[in-house]
This record gives sequence, structure tokens and C-alpha cells, in this order.
Amino acid sequence: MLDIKLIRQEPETVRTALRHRGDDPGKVDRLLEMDAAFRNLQARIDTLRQERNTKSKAIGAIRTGKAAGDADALQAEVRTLGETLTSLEGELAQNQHARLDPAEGLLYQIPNIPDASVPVGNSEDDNVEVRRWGTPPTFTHAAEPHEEIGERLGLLATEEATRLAGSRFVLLKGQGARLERALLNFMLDLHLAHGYTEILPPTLANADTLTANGNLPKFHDQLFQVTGWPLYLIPTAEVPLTNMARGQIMDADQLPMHLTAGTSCFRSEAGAAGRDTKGMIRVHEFRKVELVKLVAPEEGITALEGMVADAERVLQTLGLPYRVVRLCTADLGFNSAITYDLEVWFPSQGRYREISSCSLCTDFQTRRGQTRFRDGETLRHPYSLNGSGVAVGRCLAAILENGLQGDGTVRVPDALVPYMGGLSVLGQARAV
RNA sequence: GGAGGAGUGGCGGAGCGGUCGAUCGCGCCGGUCUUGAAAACCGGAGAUGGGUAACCAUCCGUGGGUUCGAAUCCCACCUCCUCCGCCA
Repeated sequence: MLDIKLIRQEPETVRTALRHRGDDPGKVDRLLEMDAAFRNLQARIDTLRQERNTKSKAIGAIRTGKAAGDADALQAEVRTLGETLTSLEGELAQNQHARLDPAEGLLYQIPNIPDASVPVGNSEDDNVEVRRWGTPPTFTHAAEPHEEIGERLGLLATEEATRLAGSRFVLLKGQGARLERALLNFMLDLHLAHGYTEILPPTLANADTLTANGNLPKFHDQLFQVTGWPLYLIPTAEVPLTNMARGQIMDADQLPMHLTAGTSCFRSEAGAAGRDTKGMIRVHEFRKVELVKLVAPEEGITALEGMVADAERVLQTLGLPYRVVRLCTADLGFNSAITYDLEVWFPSQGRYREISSCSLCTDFQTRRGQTRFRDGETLRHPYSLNGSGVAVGRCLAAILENGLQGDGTVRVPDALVPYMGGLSVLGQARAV
């Protein structure tokens, strides 16, 4: 959430931000109107409460013989006061709900302000490519979709996955299962070397945690909920990682905090019917190595560049061609002020597909989660960042497609060979 | 699942209807002393909201209730701990 004080002081800044996102700038004015009403109401209530406190204390003094006066008369006055207060407090509660309820409050419906450096745009078509790394492979043979390679080499068993759980699930077996595990370990080890602390969090989270992260209530239909329990399967490890410091006041020397976790991620993919129905691109359960940072605000931009570089290092070390894209204002996530996407090359599709998204969320999430740190005499909200480093399933798919060789086998990237027990080729060569 | 116990400021721990935002100890910050540090002594310091400010209001796990007045009484819920049972 944004700082209400910022909205009061610079409403035009916020209106502009909403316009650039294709959102309704009128939200600002509706919120300010409610805010003015709130402050008026709060002042009246405070005055009445002060009167009640004073008189109640006077009654106490009289009853204990420390002062003289008519306690009964005062008591009657305070009782009337109390009735007025109850009614005003009801009004205040309504106002608070309208502004600050996590589900419906207007303040929670205003997204983060895009950084000045973010390109203004109307759709994802206005995203800006920043750089490319590597060259898409030129095959003398035909490119093949990863799910076909996987099935053919016995790495992937879609039919079994469907029997067990349904569509949009993946079952890896043999070398395929080992490759997934190798990738997960490889990525985590790399990020440990980058200075991150490894976390293995619960993959279920409660409603408070998901609300603090903005997944609830808005994106309720994107989540899997556990029947009979107030718990949800996490859609990303960002959820537990960013919530670890929720409600805490940290010492300045606890920053920067760099965390990484490799977990399963669960997504209902509601509304994605018909898109990426085959293979491992869009599934209900997948593994992802997540990167999260909490840093002093001054370090925000540097921390983001560093995080993008850490994610890029994964793809570079695996030799996968990719490009870095800067999201425009229209494509930016609700929490984010700046986002870089990493997109890896898929030969069978002849295009780059998202494999990582790294965002600087400024103090937008930490304010909502009341995460703070001591900076000398004052308390401040650190900046939070999150990024994938990277999505494991999509990475495995990219390795299959980019590493496909003329004989039908797949070359294992050198960096993974030690993790594969020395195996450097997946599958048996086709008879020629 | 059964039976008990407990939730108070960064931590420990008092208070159990009337200036209690809360005694005290540790830790923290400033000062005195010291070449410097430690010790000792003196002083300071919670969070949120409103207000230019003085100041005011709210917060003692959460939510209700009783009362002129609640950290203190009542109800519900949540969390943690101990013992028993079960268990990867």
C-alpha cells in the first residue's frame, strides 16, 4: 500500500501513476474525500474521549475521597457521552473499513507508483528489450517441443501425471526427475555463492500471510485452498520469504537481507484455459528458486540490478540464450515499481518465453506488512525485492529444446554434469 | 485426540477495577569520570493515529461484553508451553 501522507501531499503524482497503468485516477479523489471525513470524525471522537476520561477520573477521585463533588451527576453525564461516542465510533468503523479493509479498502486498491525510469505504455507490446545474451541455436534438424522430447526419451510422463492428478500436472521420471533435482540444487548453490541465505519454508501459508503479500483477497481464485483448513498452497516462495520479517522492527545491521528458497509453487491457472496446454510451461505445480531481498531504500536500484544479474548468471552458466525485458507501466505488477523479465529462447516456438521476473517493490509491501528497521532515531520501511532465479520447470524445458542434438538426444549443460552423476547426454541415440 | 498452564514494551518479569503506557532488572542511547575502554553514578528512551505546535486519542495475544472508568472482571477465538496418546 502507498503512504496515505504521500497521497495527501502529492495527489497528482498518484493520479498520473494510475493513468500510466491504465487504472482509474478517480480512486485518488474518492480516497482523499474519505480521508478528510475520517480526520474530521477522529478529531470529534478524540475530544469526546478526552472529556470522558477526565470526568471518569474525577468520579474516581470523589469515590476514593480525594476530591469533593457530585459523583452521581458526573456519572449521568458520562453515560450520555458514551452513547454519543458509540454512535460516532460506528461511523468511524465504517469509514475505516471503506478505506483500509484489505479486501475492499480503497487504499489497498491503489497500486505502487512506477519508477520514473519505467517506460510508459499501453500493453505488453510496449515493453522494452534491454539486452540479449547468447545466440539461439541453429539446428540442422527440426526443432522439437520439449514435451515431445521428454516423452520420447522417457523423461516425462504426461499420461501418468493426468491419471494421478489431472491436466496441467507434470510427472518426471528417471533422468528427467534427476535433471529437475540437479537444476534445483545447482541454482541454490549458485545463489549461496552470490551471498543469499537458503530458506526452506512451509509451502502452505495462512490467510494473513497471503493478504500481506496481496494474493488475497484479490487473487483468491488463483490459489489452491486446503479444504477444512485456513491454509493455502503458496503460489511462490516470495510469499513466505517476504513475510518472514512481517511486523518486525529490525536493527539496521540486519540489512541487507538476501534470501533464497527452492520450493514447489501452486497455481490454479484460472482463466488460462487453452493457453500453453501442453508441456511444462504452464502447470498447477512447479518448482521455482526464488530470490528475495530486504534493503535500505537507498540501495533499492542497486539491489535490483544485482538480483537481475544473479538470475542471469543461472542462464549464462547453463548456456541458455535469453533476453532481458523492462516492463512498461501497463504490464507492471500491482506491487512493483520496476520489473525486469528474463525470457529464455524456446526453439520449437521460435520465441523467448518468460522464465524470471525481478521486481523492486519499494516500501509498498513492507508498509502493508509493517516491516521496519531502525535508522538512527527513526523507524523506516525497508525496500523489498523479489525475483525468480529461476523457474525450474521452464528451465528444464528450455534445456531439452536448446540442447537437442541431431541424433535425438539432449546435451546436458556442463555445469549440471556433476549434479547428474557425470551424465552428459540424456536419452539413447536414435539408430541412423 | 485427552489433561493442565501461559500470553504485558527489544528481552526477562511485576501489576489483577480508578493519573497504569504501565514498578523493576537486562539490553539500548546521552552525560559525568577516564589517555581510552570497562565499572560506577546521573539522565533519556515504546508504537500508531490526529494536530503547525502545545497537546490529545488509541494500543497490555485477537474479537466481543460488563462498567462512569478495564492490562485488571465475563465470553469466544488464536497462539505457545508441559504431560499422556498417536506418528514420518
